[in-house]
Amino acid sequence: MSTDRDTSLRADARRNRDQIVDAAKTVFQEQGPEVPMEEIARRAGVGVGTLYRRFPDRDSLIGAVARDSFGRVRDEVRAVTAKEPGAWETVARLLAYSREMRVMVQLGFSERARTIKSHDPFVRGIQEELTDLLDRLVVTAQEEGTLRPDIGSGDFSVLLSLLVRHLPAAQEELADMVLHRATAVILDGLRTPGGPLPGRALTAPEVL
Amino acid sequence: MSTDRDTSLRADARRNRDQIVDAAKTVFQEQGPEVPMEEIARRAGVGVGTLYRRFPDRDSLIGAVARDSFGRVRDEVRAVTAKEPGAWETVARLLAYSREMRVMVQLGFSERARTIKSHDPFVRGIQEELTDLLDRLVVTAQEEGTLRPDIGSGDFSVLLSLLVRHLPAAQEELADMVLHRATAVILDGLRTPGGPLPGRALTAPEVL
Amino acid sequence: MSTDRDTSLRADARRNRDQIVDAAKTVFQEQGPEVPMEEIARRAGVGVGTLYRRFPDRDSLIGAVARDSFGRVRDEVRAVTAKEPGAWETVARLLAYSREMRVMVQLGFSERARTIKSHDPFVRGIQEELTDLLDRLVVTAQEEGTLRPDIGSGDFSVLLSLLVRHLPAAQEELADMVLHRATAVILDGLRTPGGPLPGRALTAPEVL
Amino acid sequence: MSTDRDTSLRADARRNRDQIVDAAKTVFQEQGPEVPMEEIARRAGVGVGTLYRRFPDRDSLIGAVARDSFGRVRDEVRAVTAKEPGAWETVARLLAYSREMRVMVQLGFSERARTIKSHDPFVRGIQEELTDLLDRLVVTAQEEGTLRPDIGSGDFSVLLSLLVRHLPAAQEELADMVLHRATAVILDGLRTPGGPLPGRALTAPEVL
DNA sequence: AATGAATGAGATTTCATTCAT
DNA sequence: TATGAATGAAATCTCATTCAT
Repeated sequence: MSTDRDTSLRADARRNRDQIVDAAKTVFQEQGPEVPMEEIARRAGVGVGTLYRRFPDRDSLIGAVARDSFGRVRDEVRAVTAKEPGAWETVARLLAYSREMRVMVQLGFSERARTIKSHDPFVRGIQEELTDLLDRLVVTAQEEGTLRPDIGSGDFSVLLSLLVRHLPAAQEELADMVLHRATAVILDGLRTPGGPLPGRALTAPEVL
Repeated sequence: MSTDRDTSLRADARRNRDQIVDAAKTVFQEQGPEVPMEEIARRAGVGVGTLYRRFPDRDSLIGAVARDSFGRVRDEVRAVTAKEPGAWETVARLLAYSREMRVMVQLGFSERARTIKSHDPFVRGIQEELTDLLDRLVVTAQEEGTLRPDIGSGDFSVLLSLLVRHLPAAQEELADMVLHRATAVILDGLRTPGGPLPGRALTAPEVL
Repeated sequence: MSTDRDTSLRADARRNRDQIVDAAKTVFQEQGPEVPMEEIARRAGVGVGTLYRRFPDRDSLIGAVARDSFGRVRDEVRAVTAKEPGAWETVARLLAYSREMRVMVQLGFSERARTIKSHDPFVRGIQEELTDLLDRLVVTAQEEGTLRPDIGSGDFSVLLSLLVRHLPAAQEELADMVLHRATAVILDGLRTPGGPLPGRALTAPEVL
Repeated sequence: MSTDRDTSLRADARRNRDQIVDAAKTVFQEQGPEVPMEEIARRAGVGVGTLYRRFPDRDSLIGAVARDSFGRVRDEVRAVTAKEPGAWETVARLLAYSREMRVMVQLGFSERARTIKSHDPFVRGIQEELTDLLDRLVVTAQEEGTLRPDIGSGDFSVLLSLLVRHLPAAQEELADMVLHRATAVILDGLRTPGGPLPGRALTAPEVL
């Protein structure tokens, strides 16, 4: 199990806990981590008191969401690279379209969430593993010649993180097309060795 | 004059007003539009009372900032395309590195700011003009063969808006390199006709 | 049996009840009667649910503690005065050093507890008997010439109640010495007919 | 000026501040330092917001009350001992009947208030000076032969602190008589060299 | 006109009490 | 019956906005 769910909870309490984390993930993704706690509780279908029994304050809830999302992202990337070590496009699309990634990045916007994450050993551990996975992915893909040679895992991360944000779209129906097309352009930019990039290849730890 | 500054104000009142808008722009860019009003007032070096005399509520301040920033962006794009109608790279770099663009996009994150902007005729006017400028820019550049033919002004806007966001960078010194490299990759993706893009070319009004 | 323990309870339920009253006594003495119910339950080693099964609300728990403590104090004073009707010093030291007295007085600090006690017929009954015991003690001791003649059982109670409170002591080891010395000074003040006291002798019912 | 009032406040703000401290002093004395902030605000005739503008949290209000009360007590003791260095009875009565002392002692009941006071350099300074004043007072009085020789300034403090607490009194009219008589008995105990006291003379720093 | 003090509505958090397991 | 999870009312605290100086 990649997440820190406490399996010792009573069944109903456990269900509530999961609903709370899930609701929080949804609203964090939509509105960032400062949403009223009542809103989260309401969406989870519980009273505020219940929320506070599980998570003594907002920070601890943010931490739980971060651990859950990071864990899932790590698992997905692990699974793909285990099968095809150089499948950078698959990974890129996976992450660009992943709800869990969106939460991660959305949490990255708030100084508060960033602090919490950086103090959480579990999250840091996952981050390190992700860094390693991406490093290997980039190197392998460049050896295979599918990925331009002058970028590093850091550049790759940055470009992915861009796609994960709320993209503008006046009409809701277009949202997916907007995302898919932007993704495709960026993948094209990554594939072809274009004009020389300024500076030097960045590694993931330099940007995450 | 591109902005709606009231030239009938006394010189000192005018100075105050400008300081407030400037301070608001700065903190909006850093922390989004929900910063405490006192913080804005403090940074502007005035009392809250003065802020409220100029801007009866937060919405009106957000509106003023939006009008100011949009106006300046429009002016810059106008200036460049007047000289070289197909200079899409120049425009792209201009916007990617512009503080005013950053404010605009940061305001785009908040539902509240989006509503305000969409109800402001002045902003809508600028937006329409910007849309036209971008349309012409894209078409001209595609005729010149410097820009891939399968994108529209909407796709172009989306990709620019990505670059304008806070990019991740663990070390502050790297921030600029991160931005410049990401910009270069995206420009490469826009230049070369790569794999076929999914869907159809999007126009600016569809995404802004 | 001096207290109102329900002898019809099953053995384990009875043990629970006693543990709860004892835990409550301890924390009431330490922190007053507004401690969180969970804290009391935890110290008693039971769940809150069990606590509430025994005592439907906080008031009823306070009442039970009061009845228990008052009962024990009454029993002790009874025992001493039965043997030596004028042993005022013995009684004074007994009470000054008694945990049960401390609880009683601590409960006296809170308006809430005072109300509960004054509405509880059992406690009132004990109080009346205590009053009588003290009256007789004071009169006898004054006839024997060991207690100054110008004080009443009320003054006596007041001075005892002072000793029963948390005395200040920066170092914990000194706590006992602090208490013993203060007690001795007060007993000296009670023994010797010193300067004339202001007002008139007070009776116990006037102050309790 | 012995207290830390900020004389730079605007007149009305200053008046409000004083009213808040005064109201807090009153309710702290009556109910201890955990009274609802709204209650304090109401008694001071201001909104909660005003209270929080002056005192960002409860601790800071407790601190302000402590500084104010300690300062006044110190000033009074200073004044008396300056005129008559051995006037221990005057000082004792002064403190026993002083509202400021009552607040100080009431605050001493709460662990929280104790922590705050012990971290406040201003309060600590006053405490040290008070300690010195009492030391000298006790020594002088013992040289004059009016105070029993076997007590220290610590014992003296303890006995005074007892008098300062809420004394029991069923009828409110008797409260004063109760206090005056208890004070007189204790002063008698302090005057006459009675039976030998257990332990050794305690100094003020040992108990405060 | 500018200031910053006061207000009170809303958000966070705690805890007495009830109720499902 | 015992447990501890859920609830919601009450307390704490923040901040947008108004108003006295």
